[in-house]
Amino acid sequence: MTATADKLDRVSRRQVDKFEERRRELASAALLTLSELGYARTSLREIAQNSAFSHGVLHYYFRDKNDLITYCVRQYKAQCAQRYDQVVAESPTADALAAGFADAMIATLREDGHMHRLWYDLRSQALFTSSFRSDVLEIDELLEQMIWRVVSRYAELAAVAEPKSSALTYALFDGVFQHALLRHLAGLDVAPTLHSDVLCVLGTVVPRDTDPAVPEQVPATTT
Amino acid sequence: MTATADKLDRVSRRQVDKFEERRRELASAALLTLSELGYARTSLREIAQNSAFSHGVLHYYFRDKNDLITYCVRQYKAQCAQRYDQVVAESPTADALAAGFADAMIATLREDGHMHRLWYDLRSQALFTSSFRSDVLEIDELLEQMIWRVVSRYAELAAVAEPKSSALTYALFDGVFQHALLRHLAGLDVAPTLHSDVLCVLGTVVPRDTDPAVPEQVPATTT
DNA sequence: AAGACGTCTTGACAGGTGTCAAGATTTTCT
DNA sequence: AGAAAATCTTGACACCTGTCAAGACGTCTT
Repeated sequence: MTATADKLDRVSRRQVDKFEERRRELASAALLTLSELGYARTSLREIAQNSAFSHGVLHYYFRDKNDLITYCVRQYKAQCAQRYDQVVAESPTADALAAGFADAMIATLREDGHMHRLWYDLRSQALFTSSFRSDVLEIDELLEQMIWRVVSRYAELAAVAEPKSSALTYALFDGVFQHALLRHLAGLDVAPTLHSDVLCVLGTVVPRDTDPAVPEQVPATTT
Repeated sequence: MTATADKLDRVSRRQVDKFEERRRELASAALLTLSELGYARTSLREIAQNSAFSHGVLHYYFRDKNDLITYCVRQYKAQCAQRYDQVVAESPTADALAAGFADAMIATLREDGHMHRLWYDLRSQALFTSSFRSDVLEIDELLEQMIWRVVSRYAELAAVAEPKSSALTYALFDGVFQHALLRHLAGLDVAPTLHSDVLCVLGTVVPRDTDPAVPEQVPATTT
């Protein structure tokens, strides 16, 4: 009986894989549509139109619209929290890390601005719909850890004690990025401001008072 | 002819006043519904049901749904930017201002959390719908000025030079508040954290290095 | 008092939505 | 190859949406 069991297992495993693969494919199409139209204006038919299938197939792979969107959020989670790790790994000095971090944020703004506005949209939905909250809080935690990896490595390179709480640090950078994203999408050139803002926040979040050569704070254009 | 003109003017003025008054009334009902359901789930019929009128009247006072929501956003704007001015006026010392500011933020979280989640929702919509952007950016500017009044007054009381840019300062506090709001609505008790976070950010945004009596909050624990 | 005007309700419309079931099509297994 | 199962399409359903027009109601002017 083990032979039959193995075969059945192989078969069902393969089917599950294919099933999961198509789920991912459809979720990708859904994420594309959502990031283009926003949560409020995205319908299942529109999602299907951005895929290779017709609208009925969505209910073959997902129970609900809620099920689909929750799956999308989780898929988004898996891909979004690994953006700055390369910068962390490749920066030899604290200053290089700071500059690389600021540049990476600007690149995120330009290249993944649409995905990030979707993230902010979904996080706003979580303020109303409790069913989204746990997933959103999970993603928030991942992003928080991602920022923390940057900041704590920065403190390590600068040979300074670790900074404030991880949650507060994340909230600060998140506020700065969100501010920049809105103005970027409005057509403004926010790259220089965002760059200096990131350096400034980084400088205050982990103060480098142990270095006697640095007299003042990071120079920022004062209005 | 001036008599008739005056009378007509009086009459039309009164009618305009009544017209505007009802618009405000309906916009209030709409704001209530929006803050309860969120932008994506709010319909005109639901708005009317939260008012004393039927759904048809909305198109008597507003051209569009967009027109209504834009009017709502502007009405929200008028009321939201005057919250912390009392704290600014009544705080004699820098420390009192800081504590009052933190307390006021907690009070805002508790009492006006629903309105603020609507604000974040609408600001997210502005990331997708360009027609909302100008109004949202205007409100953002008002809130920025509100925060700036607090922070610059704090610097004045502490006899320290003015801090970083107004825009960056606002982005930081906004990030902190948004972070707290999500967790507050998720059922967590964020009041102590928010309080200490606000003090911490205030302390780093306007550094009080001239005062030798105040110890720094940064612990020297090395991991 | 009577008509004019502002205000509000009702009911309909065209279109869009999520959902589902029946069947066509493709893939897989024996 | 033929049966069985998985997959996909089509079309329908009930409901909801924004919008508008026709008319009812009330208020004010003359």
